[in-house]
Amino acid sequence: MSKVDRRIIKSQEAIKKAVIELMSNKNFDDITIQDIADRANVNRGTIYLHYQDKYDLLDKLIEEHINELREICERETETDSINSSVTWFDYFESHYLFFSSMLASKGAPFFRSRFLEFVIEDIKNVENGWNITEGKNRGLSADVILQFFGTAYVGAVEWWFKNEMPCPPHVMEEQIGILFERNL
Amino acid sequence: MSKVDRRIIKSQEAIKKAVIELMSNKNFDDITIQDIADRANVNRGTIYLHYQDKYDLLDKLIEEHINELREICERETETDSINSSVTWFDYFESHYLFFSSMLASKGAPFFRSRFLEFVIEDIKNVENGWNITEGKNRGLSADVILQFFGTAYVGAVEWWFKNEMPCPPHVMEEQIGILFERNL
DNA sequence: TGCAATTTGTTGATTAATCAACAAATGAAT
DNA sequence: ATTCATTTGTTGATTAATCAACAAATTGCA
Repeated sequence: MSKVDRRIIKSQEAIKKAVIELMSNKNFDDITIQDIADRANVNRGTIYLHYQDKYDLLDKLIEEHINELREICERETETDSINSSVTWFDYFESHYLFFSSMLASKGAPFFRSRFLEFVIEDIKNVENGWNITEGKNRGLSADVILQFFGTAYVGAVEWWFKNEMPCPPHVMEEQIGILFERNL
Repeated sequence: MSKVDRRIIKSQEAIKKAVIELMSNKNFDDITIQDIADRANVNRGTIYLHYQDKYDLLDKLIEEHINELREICERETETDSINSSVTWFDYFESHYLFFSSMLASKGAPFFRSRFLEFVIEDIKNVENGWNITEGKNRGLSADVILQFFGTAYVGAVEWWFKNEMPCPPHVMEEQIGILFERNL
């Protein structure tokens, strides 16, 4: 698994880090490939060895974080005992620059919709086996419920970042947990 | 001038940074090439592309900083007007990890003697044109004077680092300046 | 001392990164 | 609309870094 050439990893890490840093200052569209190369201390051509263009780079960057969130989620459902495992908000916190750039800046609306899509997908999976439209939500549309609480979750995350994380991750996790328990 | 391949600079920077960081924990002799490679995130073989062995690496690292100090000194004597330029102690401060590792730890006595040698050489140059053994120090041995005040300077620097820089660079610069003015 | 494990320094084949140069596309100002 | 400058994406030749494998040297420990 860990047979990827060290240079590839280093280059990609540097490039991704550079994009995130630059995005906290500029709009994504105003960032040039040369900007990224300079910040990453990498030849401009090197970027094209790994990505089609800067949009492909952003896509890959986003998808990578989405996948991380997915894995965290899977790990959680496996070890559903008393979990001292890493939560989503822990992950958000440790990648503050990425998420706040993505959510706070208006330069990347791509991410918000992709994130929402994934959250909804995730709610489906967690609530798997039990039909959402039974119990508390009998008679309601599944799509409405998913959209409703998916957006709610994303909104809470946005608030957290735009207000510079006014409370620790586990508090957010707990409060949102209560709201979800009550409604799903 | 700036025609050195970017990869060379990156590798060397990473390697040098790694050594300095490791030296703040371990004795230099206990550090293996593999340790350095791991920390620098570089293949072990890469180190041998740039240095003979770890002692050569340490030598080059030391000599590089000595040269920086030399250039600072030359810059100072050129612009001997009101100088807002970078002083030695400014440089010491901005390379805290290197100098404190080198002076505080007992793992690298190489540096102290090299540093002393350079300080003495430097006093000679600054006092150039005027014979040291004239004026205040008439009748004294030049060698004794140079050794005396060279060691004094190094001792002050050592004190500064071992006590975690208890006063700002310009204060050190000023106080040592007074002591030198009085004696040379 | 002697054995085992680690570290060293070097090798050659392979792959990635660099650089310079290019035409094409884009953008901004006149 | 036309110019000028910047940015883009690609090219091929060159250089550096990687990896695995090796024997030799060194270390640590029984």
